[in-house]
Amino acid sequence: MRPEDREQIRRLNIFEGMDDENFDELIRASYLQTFPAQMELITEGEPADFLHIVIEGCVELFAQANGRESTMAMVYPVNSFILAAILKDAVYLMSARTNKKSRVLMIPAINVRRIFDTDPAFSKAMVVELSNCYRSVVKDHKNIKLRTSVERLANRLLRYRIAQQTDDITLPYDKKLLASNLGMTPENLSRAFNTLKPYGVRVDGNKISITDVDELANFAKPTPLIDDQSV
Amino acid sequence: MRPEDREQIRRLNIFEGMDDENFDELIRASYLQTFPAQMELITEGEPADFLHIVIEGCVELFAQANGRESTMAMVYPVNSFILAAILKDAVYLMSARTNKKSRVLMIPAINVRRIFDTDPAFSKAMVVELSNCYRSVVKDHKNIKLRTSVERLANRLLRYRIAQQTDDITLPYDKKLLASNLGMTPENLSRAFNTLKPYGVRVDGNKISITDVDELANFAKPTPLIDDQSV
DNA sequence: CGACGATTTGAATAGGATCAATGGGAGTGG
DNA sequence: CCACTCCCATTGATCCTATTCAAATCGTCG
Repeated sequence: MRPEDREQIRRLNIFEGMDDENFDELIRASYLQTFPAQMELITEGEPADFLHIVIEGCVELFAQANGRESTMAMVYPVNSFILAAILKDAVYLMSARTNKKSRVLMIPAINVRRIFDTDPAFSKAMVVELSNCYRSVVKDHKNIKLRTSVERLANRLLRYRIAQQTDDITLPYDKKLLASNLGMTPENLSRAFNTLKPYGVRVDGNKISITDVDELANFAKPTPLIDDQSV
Repeated sequence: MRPEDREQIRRLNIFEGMDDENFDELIRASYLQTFPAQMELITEGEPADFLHIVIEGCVELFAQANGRESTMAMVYPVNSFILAAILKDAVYLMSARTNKKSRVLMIPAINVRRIFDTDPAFSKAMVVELSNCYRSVVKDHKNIKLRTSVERLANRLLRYRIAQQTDDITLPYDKKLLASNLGMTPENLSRAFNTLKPYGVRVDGNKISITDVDELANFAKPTPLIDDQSV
């Protein structure tokens, strides 16, 4: 790893407060690599050999069974994925592929576990990360068990509106992926957008305009216990 | 807490390897309480004040939104629930109620966090616990996104068959709860059982007999990445 | 330009939910 | 012990949601 990369990595929240020696040991056998879009990084069922941390770009977590496939989550900088598998020394439960060109830091699992046992600041950061991941899946799970697909879409649009601070939203990735992420087919997503038209949702490609937030929110009935990513 | 209770608790896996002093501090302000069935222990949205550990009995985690309610998980001895909320000092994302008469150990959140920072054996145990919880939700989420309701039921029956080591299964709780846990209505569960009849599933109240495992497994197509609780 | 994939729309179907009605135990009180 | 009640479970009918299959359109990229 190049020295300037090392410095950039060192400043990440996850490594804040770590002992320098421990950081060096952690990083020593690591790779910081740039992958093109649509590259499969890990495959479910395989043993967890590296902790992956997305530094730039965007990574899709997905799972397969019975010939079906579904997007489980999208990972943005600076977050890790599959931390639990690393800590438990178990197999991956999900696969991961880059959604766009991405820089990913890969730390050998064995180093992660050793430094986890050694460095309190690092283990604390890992636990916070793991807790966030846990709560994120729980929210996804609630979302899908308690709402219809149109409600999920409506709430997702409201989330994007907050994140992007504008009523004219740009979808962060293509509709096929969004559909899978929301637990529906692309065809159904298309129809869901139409269903939301009366509530003030205009669609033009990947540009969505919300013309009446109150109407939409009244329909969507968002709750922080599902929709706030920071809770 | 009574001395004999303290001894029983001390022997639990979660507290193994802990420093005695730390254990005492952890337990000092804790409660070991027996609750009747159907008692709501925590409510989603409220601040996480106690870590709960099920010692005996069974606790249901559930969530509500929009007037709907769904069972998220069942917690059996000896497991904790809502650990992530405690570690993050955040609000509960799920509610919990006893399903049957249960003994629950309640440790003040502040103690958990302090000893977590102090005692490596304890923090390690908490992280293993948290990792297990995470992977458990991921499996539930895959289950619901990748399978139909009949497939979920079939795989659940196969799981019970392994756990109970017999082809004559006893459902661990009533069908209404099972239905919600599997993400369907009671009516639909009833029909799902009928759908599985040709695959060798006989139903008599809460007794289920599997007369042809191969048939059922061939239909269910179980995978360890969803169905093995230990993976 | 031509090929390919993404998106949309239509039609038909399947999967599940809802509503209504009935049967069946378990528990309660007389 | 029996009648009564309540809730769980099942079944039928119907409705709604969502998927599947097919076809058309659109845009991008080589």
